[in-house]
Amino acid sequence: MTESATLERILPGTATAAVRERKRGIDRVIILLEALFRQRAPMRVGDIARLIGAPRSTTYEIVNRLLEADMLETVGTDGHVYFGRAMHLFGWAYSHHNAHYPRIIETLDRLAAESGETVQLCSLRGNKYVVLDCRDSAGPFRISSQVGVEVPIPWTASGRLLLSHMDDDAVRAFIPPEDYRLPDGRMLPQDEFLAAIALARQQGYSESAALADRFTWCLAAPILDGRGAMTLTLCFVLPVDTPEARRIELLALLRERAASLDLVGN
Amino acid sequence: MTESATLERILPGTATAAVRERKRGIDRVIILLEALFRQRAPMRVGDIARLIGAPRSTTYEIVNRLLEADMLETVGTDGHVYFGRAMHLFGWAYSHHNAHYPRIIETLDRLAAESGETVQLCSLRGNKYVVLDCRDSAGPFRISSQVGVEVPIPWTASGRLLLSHMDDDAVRAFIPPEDYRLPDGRMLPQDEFLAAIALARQQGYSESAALADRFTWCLAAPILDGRGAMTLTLCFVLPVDTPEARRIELLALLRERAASLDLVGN
DNA sequence: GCGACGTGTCTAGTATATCGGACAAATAAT
DNA sequence: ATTATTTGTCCGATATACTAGACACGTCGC
Repeated sequence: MTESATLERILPGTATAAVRERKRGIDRVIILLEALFRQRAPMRVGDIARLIGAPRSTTYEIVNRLLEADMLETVGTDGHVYFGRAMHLFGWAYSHHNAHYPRIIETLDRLAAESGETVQLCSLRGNKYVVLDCRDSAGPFRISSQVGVEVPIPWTASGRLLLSHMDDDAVRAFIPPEDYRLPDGRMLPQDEFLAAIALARQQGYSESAALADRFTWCLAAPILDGRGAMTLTLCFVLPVDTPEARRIELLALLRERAASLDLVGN
Repeated sequence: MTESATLERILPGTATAAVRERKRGIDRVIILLEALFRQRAPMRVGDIARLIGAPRSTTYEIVNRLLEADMLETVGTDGHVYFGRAMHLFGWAYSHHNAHYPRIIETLDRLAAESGETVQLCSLRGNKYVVLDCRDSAGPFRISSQVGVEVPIPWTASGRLLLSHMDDDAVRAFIPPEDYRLPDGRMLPQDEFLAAIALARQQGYSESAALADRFTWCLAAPILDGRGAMTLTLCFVLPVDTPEARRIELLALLRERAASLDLVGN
């Protein structure tokens, strides 16, 4: 008491500077899992604690409970932990809840095998675009993509399709302003983006060149769910110098396969 | 019974659901997710609360937090919830942490495509056997298997392989006595089981007929991890009347493909 | 040898998350 | 129409989960 009072007098603001507010276990868990996912590699408990700003003792407590539940598992011998088997099963349950998911994956596989190109299954997560699964091209200059990394929607061809159920105002409210800034620094005019969405809606597909990066040409086609909404897209990620004839051929293939997966009209 | 014994390991306190004691949020979350997984279908919040023995108000609180975090998502319009996108991504991260996982899945796909039979990727979860992924045969009398359902290890061919790193005492300690009772009521003598494990270890594969049910003949071959341990198996689930010549052919194919996935010596 | 650092476990105290119960609104049953 | 259930939200009280800090131990580097 005297001690802390003295400390406060000597170092004014220390107490408030170290405002590490108490948090619920459930919140810690969510933050922890998200952090582990972003890291994409096993971590030690101490590092996790530092990364998520949680007390070490709390972090040990939570990690140990999650280990028990198989949601995490130890990796190697020096205290690294990563996602566990339960996560695999829960994720599997999520995917396969849609009874048509196996068909979608089969289509993904076949498109990749037949074309030799990179193919992605895409969707939204909140107001960001994510790749749910992908098959990377086998070529020497492979274009690969990370599953689960969140990307601003305006950077993507699929994003234009996935927003096509929204009107202009909804889109304006949905997309954070900074997401219009492309990776190369250019700002994508909002009107242009809205027009691209309208075009995608009308055409039933979307195409974009050198958007997220200078090297890729993306083709995207929607998979309609039972209510006719576009919640998933299939997407080719091609080298930007792919000949036009080939692109047209692949687009036709993509649209045909995607349409065959639609759940409306069976 | 076996099920609740395992459950008790992962979800301490479930069996004594009659006693309504205060619990941590993190425990509720774990119990909730496991319950949802076992249900294998979207549930309403009220039903979840009843199933896991939690107060309604608490359940709402937790479900809403998990919805925010995308670990759950609403399904349909009448308040059903099920696993969310975050689970898919975490599960994906788990699977693909092993850099060879895509090769394993590719092998699974090819085996299924070439043979037309049901193929499974199997492992252990605690002291139970689980199917991590599978490709069901396309035939009219399809033998399908549920991913994630826990099964007593003695019921399975793969189980004999997955225990082959243990000595007899370790196995005796590991397998709950009731797990030796087969689905048809027969008791599998422990000695017989231990001998089968020794045989599997020596042969490098395992074969079992009419074990888990009267209709299937299982062939299992191990995938060795970097330290030479068998933590995964590939497995054919064949109709029990498959001709011997065909079984021999498939076993050879399975062993060859599984061996090509071994991480030791490569 | 020594100090600096990280790890994993434990404990006591308090800020607060959980719980029971009440509520209005919506659905179902009679 | 009336009654009986269920749903989703809110609130005050208190049991306790979370936190700070100490501890013993192992491992560096020098």
